[in-house]
Amino acid sequence: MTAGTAARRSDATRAAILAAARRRFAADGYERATIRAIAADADIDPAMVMRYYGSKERLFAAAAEFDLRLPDPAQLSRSGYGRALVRHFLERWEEDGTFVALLRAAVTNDAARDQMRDVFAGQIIPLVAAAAPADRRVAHRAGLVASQMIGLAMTRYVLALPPIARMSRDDVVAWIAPVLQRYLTRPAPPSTADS
Amino acid sequence: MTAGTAARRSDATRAAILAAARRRFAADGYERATIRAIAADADIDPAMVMRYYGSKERLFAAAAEFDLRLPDPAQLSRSGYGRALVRHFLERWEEDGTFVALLRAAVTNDAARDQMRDVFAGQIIPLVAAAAPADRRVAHRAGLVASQMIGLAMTRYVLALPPIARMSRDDVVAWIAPVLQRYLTRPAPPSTADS
DNA sequence: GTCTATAATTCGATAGAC
DNA sequence: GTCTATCGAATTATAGAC
Repeated sequence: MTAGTAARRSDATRAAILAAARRRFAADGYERATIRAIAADADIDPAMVMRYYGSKERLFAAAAEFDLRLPDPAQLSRSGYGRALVRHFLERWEEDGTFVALLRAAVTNDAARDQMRDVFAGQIIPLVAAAAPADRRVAHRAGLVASQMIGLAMTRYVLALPPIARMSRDDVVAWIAPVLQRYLTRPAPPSTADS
Repeated sequence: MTAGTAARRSDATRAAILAAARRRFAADGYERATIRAIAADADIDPAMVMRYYGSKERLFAAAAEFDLRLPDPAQLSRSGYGRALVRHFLERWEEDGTFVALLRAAVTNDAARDQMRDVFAGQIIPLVAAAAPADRRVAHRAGLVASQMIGLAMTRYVLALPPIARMSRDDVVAWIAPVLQRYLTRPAPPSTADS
């Protein structure tokens, strides 16, 4: 029983560290979120963080693992992609602080930036590929979707510009959904180059 | 003549420090850009930075002073706002690294975040007010414009997502301009609340 | 498993010689 | 005006007692 109890306690400690790390990384970014502060939040000794996660970098990697859990495009009506996507992003972001932590850290930390690129390549691009078939500009369209959604996250959570931070979810959806819809499905505008 | 020469030399040194500071703050963000590294870039002694600017915070404030130099809406055709704005942003951003420095620092530094809010309130909102008269949702519209443009800056310069970072200016303008145009002039979509 | 003590760096800032 | 030397604080990380 001793081993079982210890394992369970140790798991709870690990989880507490991870939750505190996510909050701190989300609030302060990578360099300003200190192991000491994270440990204090989790009400444990700083040395335990090192014992469990080895280094600050590996702790961050564990805390910032992020799955957008995007809906399957096959389940959505083609005309409703925009609305469904914006609503899903807002709900997923506000479910926990992981995405904001990742976004904030990605600005100054190379590993976090690479992780953001992975989220883009591994989750956004496949979704757009499924939603906008028979179009060779999938990467462009996905990048444009990302640009609007990352800008929304920045202005709503990180910079907290008052008009965007205070806007209701419904208003955000009503304004942004048509833009995503356009990026996903609209014929490419006249351009100097093909790609 | 001695005073004049000294003054000129001192001015050149100040300018060199400021240019190096902008590059470092843009590349590394506020905390990781050290005074020592900035001084090394400018090829002067770190102590001189302190002598000239007093503290790292005041150096940043000087380096991140930023004027978007937005065009006068009265000079533009109402249907061409979107195109003119996107093009102007791209040119102004790439003219020097000041905006990226400010954006990067604003994620972890409170003073920089406040400065970003000031740029929004003092430069974006007045422009939108002039471009979209007789509409009470000016702050909303300005916030939406900011969300798309900040997202563009993030994905193109900070995260450097390949499809956006590699896109030509003309393609960026062709894709983004209609979105800004929509945020500026389109009747507000049906919403739960008025404001 | 937990915590104390501390090593090893690195930073912003200061004092003072020249 | 310029630079050397250094302080004091804060950080990650480690070693080892209990």
